[in-house]
Amino acid sequence: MKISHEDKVFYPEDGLTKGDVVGYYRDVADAMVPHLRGRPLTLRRFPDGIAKQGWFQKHPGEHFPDSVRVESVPRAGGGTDDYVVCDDAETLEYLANQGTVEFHVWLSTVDAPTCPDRLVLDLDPPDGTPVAELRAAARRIRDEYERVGLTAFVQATGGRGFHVLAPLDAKSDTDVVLELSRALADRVAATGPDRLTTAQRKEKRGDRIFLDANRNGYAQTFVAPYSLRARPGAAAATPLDWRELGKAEPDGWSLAKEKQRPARKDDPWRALDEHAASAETALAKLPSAE
DNA sequence: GGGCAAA
DNA sequence: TTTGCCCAACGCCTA
DNA sequence: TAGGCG
Ligand SMILES: [Mn+2]
Ligand SMILES: [Mn+2]
Repeated sequence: MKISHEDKVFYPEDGLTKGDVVGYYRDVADAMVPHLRGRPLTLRRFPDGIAKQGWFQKHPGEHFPDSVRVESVPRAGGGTDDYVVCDDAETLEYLANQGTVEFHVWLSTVDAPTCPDRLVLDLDPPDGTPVAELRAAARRIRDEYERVGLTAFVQATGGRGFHVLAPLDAKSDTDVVLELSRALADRVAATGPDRLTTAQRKEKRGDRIFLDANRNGYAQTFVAPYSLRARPGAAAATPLDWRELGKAEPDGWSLAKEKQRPARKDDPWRALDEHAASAETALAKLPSAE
């Protein structure tokens, strides 16, 4: 596919062009596409670069070609909504060439939109949080997951925090998964030495790390693995081996560095779906759950 | 990035 | 012919 | 019921 406006500057502070962005998505497609496949997408598009106004887009553009998969999923309040779904490298490249910088995905697939196959806890630190504290919190989340039979995977978000994710069997409704994620978050916040809070209201958080379970609600999204972020630095969301976490920074993988990674090293999340577990079983193992 | 209506 | 506008929505909480 | 929050 021909890249249009290849030399247009997309990241002015980093000297990166649209050609660099589309080339990046070409290079990571093998690792990234499995994490997009079948999932409703939210695109964050910046056709004139990240310094100009961009927008979120979930419904397919009228001009998108037929080769771009579109699926209808139930809307919470009744009716349905059309979403773009990216199942292959060609679609990824097309969307990147449309100026998509960030890709966000549902925690469920179009086959079972109301039964998530992912659970995620999101660490949102206030300014000035030492990264060591963030890493320690991620490990404690992992330990809580494992106590209830979930397998934990971690990614640097490319922003300010980490995501700790567990694959699920997609047999429990969003309600159950949300309840489980909240119970896990509350346990981590209540039992550890870390300065963590699950309070939604900013004024109640103080100077603590926000442990966000809200991404597990219906029709919510999280940043897709290997997605670039639309901020100076051109960091990418980057799945990590737990052994790498000790020296990982949330925004430590730039476009240039990242794009060799999946080729050089297996995707740390490659085996995700082999570890799918039951949310109901996990919930039953939680002492605090009724 | 591109379609579309208004100026 | 050029310019401007549109391109998301939602869940779940607390006040 | 409106607004905060992500
Ligand atoms: Mn976050
Ligand atoms: Mn968050």
